[in-house]
Amino acid sequence: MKRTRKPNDLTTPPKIDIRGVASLARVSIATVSRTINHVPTVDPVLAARVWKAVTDLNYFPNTQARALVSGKSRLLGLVVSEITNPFFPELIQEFEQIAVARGYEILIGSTNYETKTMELCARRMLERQVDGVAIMTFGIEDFLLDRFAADNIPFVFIDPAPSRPLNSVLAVDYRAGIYEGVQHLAVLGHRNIGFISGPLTRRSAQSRKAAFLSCLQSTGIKPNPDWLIEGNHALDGGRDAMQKILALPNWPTAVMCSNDMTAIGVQHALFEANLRVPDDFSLIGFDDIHLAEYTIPPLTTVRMSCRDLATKAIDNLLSRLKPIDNNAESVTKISTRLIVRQTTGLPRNTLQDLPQMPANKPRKR
Amino acid sequence: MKRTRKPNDLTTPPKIDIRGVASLARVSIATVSRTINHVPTVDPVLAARVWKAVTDLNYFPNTQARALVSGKSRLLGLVVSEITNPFFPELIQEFEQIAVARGYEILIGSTNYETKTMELCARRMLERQVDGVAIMTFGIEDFLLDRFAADNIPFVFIDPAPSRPLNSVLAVDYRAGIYEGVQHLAVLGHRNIGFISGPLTRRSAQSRKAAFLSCLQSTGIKPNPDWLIEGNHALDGGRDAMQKILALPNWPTAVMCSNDMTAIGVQHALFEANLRVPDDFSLIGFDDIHLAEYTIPPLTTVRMSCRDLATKAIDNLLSRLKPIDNNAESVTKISTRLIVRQTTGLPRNTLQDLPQMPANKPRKR
DNA sequence: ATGCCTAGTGTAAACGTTTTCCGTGGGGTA
DNA sequence: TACCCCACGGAAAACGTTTACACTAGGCAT
Repeated sequence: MKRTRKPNDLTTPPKIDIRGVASLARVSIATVSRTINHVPTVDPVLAARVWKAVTDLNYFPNTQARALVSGKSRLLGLVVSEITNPFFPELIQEFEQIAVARGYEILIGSTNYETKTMELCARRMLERQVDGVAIMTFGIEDFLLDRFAADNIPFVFIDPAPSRPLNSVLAVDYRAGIYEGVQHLAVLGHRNIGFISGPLTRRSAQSRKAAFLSCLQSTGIKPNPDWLIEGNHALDGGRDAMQKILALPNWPTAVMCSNDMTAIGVQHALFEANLRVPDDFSLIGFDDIHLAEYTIPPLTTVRMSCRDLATKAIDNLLSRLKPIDNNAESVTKISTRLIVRQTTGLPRNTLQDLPQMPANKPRKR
Repeated sequence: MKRTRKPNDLTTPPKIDIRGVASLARVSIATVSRTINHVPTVDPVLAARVWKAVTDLNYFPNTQARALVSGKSRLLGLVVSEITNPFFPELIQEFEQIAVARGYEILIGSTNYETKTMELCARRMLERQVDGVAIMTFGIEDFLLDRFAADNIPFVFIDPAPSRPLNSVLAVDYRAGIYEGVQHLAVLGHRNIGFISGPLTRRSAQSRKAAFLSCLQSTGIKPNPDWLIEGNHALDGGRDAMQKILALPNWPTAVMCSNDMTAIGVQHALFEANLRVPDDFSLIGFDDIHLAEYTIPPLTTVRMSCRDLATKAIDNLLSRLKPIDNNAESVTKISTRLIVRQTTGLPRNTLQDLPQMPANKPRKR
């Protein structure tokens, strides 16, 4: 027996598809399709009948079929470093809202800073035929970009931008915020400033570090290589890095961190070492995640607006999906700025003679 | 002109599809399909040719087409309350890893505790024809469940379980962990314990609160209604709730919180009020997010394993996808237990005469 | 009045798979 | 040697849309 449209199955209700709508509205399926896609040439009378049928049947189109024939999945890929780092959920949330509002769905990939996972993510995106990809992790292998380019999938990513045709980049102005941070510290009197970076295998962990170094130089401070520690952009990395610094014979009076999670890890290490922030040590983070306002004490940090990032990323992607061949690569600036809270203060005068038990003093309000 | 398979477009390389593979391997497309789906009856010789062609062409099947004909999207829905609450990313991460390992993709919906957003999420899931949905948010409207049931989409959700056919629930044993917490506090000498709940419009915020109340009773402590405050499961809610408590003429000596984010908000309020944890106030959270280990001081909290949750949710969903009609509703237990860190200590003797500036005492290590 | 153009609708092809059914060929048995 | 069965491969239908093209009718200009 050949497959028939309606198997002799009396238990399940008849599937509602475009044909059902068409017959109920007494029009052809083409007209239904045109109506629900808002093609302007449809007779309003028929359109009304179609819409009535649609709501009566509670019909909605089959996404797979649509995607198959149109070649557009209405899926946007979003690749992040590590979903566990609160910065990214905040980004994802913005992303999702905008995408859904525009009728897109998002596919999330979390690389955990591993090249292999990244490859897998890219492959998943390719397989699902996403219409565009935003790569919000720092550093991507070139050959993956080739793959996207080969399939003509537009992608945006956060700098640093390998210059290649057809890529759009969101250029975060790390320097602005970090410079403010360094200045702030310098004004308070700090001359010995450390930096805890992200995993240096990733290009843009390097670029934050480079921005820091360059800002230090502009301020006339000489960096001490001992105080440049590699973290992993996560809590434990920050803690471990700070412990390394504390094991050194001489300490800086302040550290800047490549992201807020690192800074929170640092705070923890300081707490364990019985050191007070900011009385004994000053600290600046990066990202300004929601949590930064709630740490104890609240974290001074460099804000990078993830709403900005999300909006600009999606707008860029979507604009390049239009038939108007807006394929020109583009660079969009994302600004950063310092948010001063309570982890920065005057440096201690002498570094070597820190008492094991710091003297009691009134807390800041 | 009719549409032709190959438009006269000389610029783009020929698309590689199943036909391309078939002709390169000198077999029919049916054989290719069977081979890549590991149908056992394929001649090994032909299969080898097919695999070679697949890798030579770097072919992978079109997901949309597969989904269209098979009716299975290999997409799993995951609905969470609020992606911004770190507990959920941790859950999502586990979920994603397991799903991807099993060849599934996940679609994330974040409801932000709003019924309308939840509806939208459900609709998105329905439209994309997910093969199953895990509802990891607390409280869902009944009519949405009806919709899933109508489409025969299996779903799991976290309790409380509205009893209805075909649902599986992950029953979190709130009581176990909360009871340990209350006991721990009681042993330390606390008799005045408050509770900051989640948004009470959500059923399971209620069930955590109910668990707390019942545990209090089992311990022989009478709850004070003034100390039962509604939060929102987020940082600001915790802070505001604690501020309300501090505005009261008499305070509890400890509070338990419905989740860790709330507890962190509470810590912040206490910090702002110049009160010390645990010297002046004891505090217990719920969830044991990674961050709990890093707060200052580290948070005593009730652990609920999100790996457990994720694994069991997916296994449940996937098992019900098998043709073996394993549709029986099931209840899976998820255990909880107390993790003691440093936010719990002896209560202050008298509550009313708290000094404005607490006396200095050595910190705990 | 005739012809032409336009607006609007319907028919059918196409998208890239999976899966059913049928045909073929080879091996085993009587 | 003849028959049957089994194992496997291939042709083609089906999935639910979009869209190119054909067709009809009505309006307007000549």
